[in-house]
Amino acid sequence: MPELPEVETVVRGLKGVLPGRRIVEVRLGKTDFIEDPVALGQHLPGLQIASVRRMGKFIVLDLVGANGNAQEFTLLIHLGMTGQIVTCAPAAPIAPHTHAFFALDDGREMRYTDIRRFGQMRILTDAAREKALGKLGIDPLEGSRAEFIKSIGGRRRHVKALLLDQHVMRGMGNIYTDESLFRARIHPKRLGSNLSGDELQKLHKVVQAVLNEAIRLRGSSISDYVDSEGRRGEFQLRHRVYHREGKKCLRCGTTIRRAIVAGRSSYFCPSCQRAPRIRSRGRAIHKKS
DNA sequence: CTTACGGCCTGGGTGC
DNA sequence: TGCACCCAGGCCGTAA
Repeated sequence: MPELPEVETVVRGLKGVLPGRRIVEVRLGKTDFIEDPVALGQHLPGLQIASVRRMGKFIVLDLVGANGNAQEFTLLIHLGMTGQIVTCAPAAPIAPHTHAFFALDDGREMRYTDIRRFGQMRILTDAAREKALGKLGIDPLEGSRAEFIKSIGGRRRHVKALLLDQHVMRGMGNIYTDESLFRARIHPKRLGSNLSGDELQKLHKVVQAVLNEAIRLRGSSISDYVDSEGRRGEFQLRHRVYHREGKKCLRCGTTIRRAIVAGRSSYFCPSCQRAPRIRSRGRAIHKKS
C-alpha cells in the first residue's frame, strides 16, 4: 500500500525521467478512477512536465504549455491501494490492469496500473489545485516539532486516528502509523490530548526516523507495490508489529495483537504499548441494572 | 463545533 | 472445482 515512503520513492524515480518531457499522446482504458477523463485527454497532449513533486500521498505533476502558452495545469495522481506508475519503452509488455498510457516526446511511455482502481487521477487548474491540496495537514518530515505537537497533542481523538487523518498529517498510512506507535511505545487508542510532552516528542522523533528509514529502503512491498522502475522495497523486512498478529514481540516476547482502531486493523504489543485505562468519553458510565 | 462510525467502491486471497 | 466472505484507503453521510 503506497504511503509516504512509497510515494516518495516513486516520485524520486520519476524526477529522473519526467521533467522537461512533453506529453504527446494519452490513451485510456477504464476511466472510472479519473475525475474527468475527457478533460484529461483534451488538455494533456502538448503540455510539458515542468516538475514532479509529492504532497502527502499525492504525486503532483506541474504542467506548462510548450509553445509560450501560459496555461498551466496540474496532474494529480493518488495511488490508492494498488496503483503503480512506471516508465518504460512503448513496446514493453503491458501489465494487467494498466489503464492509462502517456506517450512522451523522448519515445518513452509512462503507464498507470491499478488492480483495484482505488487510486485517483485529476487534471486541475492552478486555482483548483490550491483548493485540493490546501486542506492537507502538515508533512511529518518537513513540519517542525512544535507543529507536530500542536496537531496531535491538542486533540481528543485516538492518536492512531490523528496520525492517519490526511487533514492533520499528510502521508501516514496504516503501516507507518502502527510501526511508529510501537517504536514510541504508545497504544493506538491513547487520546492525543492525554499524551505527555515526552511522549509527543518521542512520537515526533520516531515518526521521522521510521519514514526516513523506509525511504532509504525504498518503501514496503507487502503485496504488489513497486517503484517507477518496477523494483520492490525492503522496509517490510523491518516491520515489528504490522501484520504480525499472534507472533512474539521482538522487544519483549509478548504476543502481538490486532484490534480495530480508527476503523483500521491495528497491530500492537499489549505490553510495550499500554492501553489507556479509561475506555472512552463516558456519557452513561453508571448504568443502573 | 468536534468526533465516531458504517457504507461504498474493487478484486485478489483465503477458507470451506 | 466453486463461491461467499474479508479486507484495504479515502471519502461521505449521519448521529451524538
